[in-house]
Amino acid sequence: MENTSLSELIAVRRQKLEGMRSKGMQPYGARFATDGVMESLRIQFVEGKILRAAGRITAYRDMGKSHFLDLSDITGRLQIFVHAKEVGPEAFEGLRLLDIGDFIGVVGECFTTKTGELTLRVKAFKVLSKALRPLPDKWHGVQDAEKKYRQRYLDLISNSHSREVFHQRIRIIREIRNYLEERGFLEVETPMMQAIPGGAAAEPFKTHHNALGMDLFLRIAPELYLKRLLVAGFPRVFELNRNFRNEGISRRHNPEFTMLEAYAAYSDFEEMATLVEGMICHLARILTGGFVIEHKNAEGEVLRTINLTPPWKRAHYADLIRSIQPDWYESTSEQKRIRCQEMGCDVSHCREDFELTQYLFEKCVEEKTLDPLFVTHCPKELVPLAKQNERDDSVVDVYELIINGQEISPGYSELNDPDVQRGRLEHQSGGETQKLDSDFLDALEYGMPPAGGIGIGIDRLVMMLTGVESIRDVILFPHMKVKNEQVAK
RNA sequence: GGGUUGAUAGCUCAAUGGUAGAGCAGCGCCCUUUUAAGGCGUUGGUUCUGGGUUCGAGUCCCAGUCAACCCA
Repeated sequence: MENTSLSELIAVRRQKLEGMRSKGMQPYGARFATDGVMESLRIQFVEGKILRAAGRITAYRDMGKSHFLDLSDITGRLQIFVHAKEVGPEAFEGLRLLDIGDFIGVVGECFTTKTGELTLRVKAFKVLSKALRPLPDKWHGVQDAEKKYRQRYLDLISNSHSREVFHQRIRIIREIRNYLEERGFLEVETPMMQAIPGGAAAEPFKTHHNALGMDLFLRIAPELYLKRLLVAGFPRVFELNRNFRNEGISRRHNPEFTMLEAYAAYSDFEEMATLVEGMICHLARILTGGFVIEHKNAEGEVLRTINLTPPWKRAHYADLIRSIQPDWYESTSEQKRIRCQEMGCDVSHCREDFELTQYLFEKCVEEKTLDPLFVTHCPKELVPLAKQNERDDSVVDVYELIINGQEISPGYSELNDPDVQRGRLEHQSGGETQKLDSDFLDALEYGMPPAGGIGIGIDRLVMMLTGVESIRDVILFPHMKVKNEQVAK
């Protein structure tokens, strides 16, 4: 059973719908030529000019014989003015059938009100779509987090901050593509459904292909296919699209998330670090005009300030550890363990020294790093699939970019020795040959050029650049549990 | 997976264990430059679901659903 109050509101709107039909006003109109979206109409605005506009009514101010309405779309808002003298008595009567939420198209003359508001004096209007359900509160918008995510359209209609964040996300993604394409990277699309999900260590989603009678997995990373393209002769290649990981959901995790992976032949992790630095600085400039990002709370108070001004700091992993604990590497395992416990880390399950060191790193370096820091020369145990450093085989040629206490992007000098790669993947698969992508290993045996590779989690990058605290606020439709009562409505 | 908090009108929010209210939206009337328009009047409720305690539950207890936050 539906709520009586809501059904009454809907019934009133349905009566208006019938009223429109009996007056010969088609409530669900067809094509309506406009002179552009709201943002563009404001640019075209010239006193006395006739413009055509279409949008949703988001405010209605009835003054008796003159009515002021706001028409909105995702780009902005424009006020229209309807007066009986301009549209005639019959059409003016038809105004009574309009509600906040309806889409209308108007033809009107540009004028500025005495309060300075750009306005169209309506000569004629047409109903384009009657809204049967009432919109959220015009002032507060949708506040309930659950409703915002489940009914994102209501959030976007009523909350300007959400619109702004998603505009920024769109801009970020467009600029990443521009930035990479200008530097010779070709965008490709590789399989999202894979027989052997490789390229990362994560639990995949499983699905089934009926005609082939085989299980498939949603990809956890595009890496192994992009490397095949290096074998194929692509000098620079990238993919910017969805990955899927069958793991927990949190403020920082959505089961499907957007990942950038880019590979450059004949390059290495140091050059890739420079590329990423340049790219993120470019994005910051596009979004803010500068390199300083302020994260604010709901009250508008600045929570933290991130300074992205280049050049970014680069430091060896071991040097960072020594800067915290100068004699760390000289101390015994037991001493390390005690120091970690003193800092409040639960290290009971740690067996190896490098795990204890990593705890110290996360607690004292990563969590405390606000401005960008490239951590290089990580211990090989942490990144078993990376290329070892030529001079020091205890570390690998990898960077880990940290901003705002989080890993934003890893970069690699990619391993292109087919025998070493085969050995490591075989070790990783634990002898289960069905988990081994042998075609990828064959491809490497045909020869893959040395290459630099990067990955960037786009959702977290957008969070960092826009200052929102939850991944759900940068994904239009974040994953939510199904609510049974919704099905009935 | 564990802990904490929350769910009340279409929306935003109130309500000592004692008649569920306000603002906005809606409806009616007034108003020819308003912009959170204004004025007068008015409708609207399975208080998330299911149990329990009580003379009496939105409020207390138990279980569940969904969500947010913290931890793993």
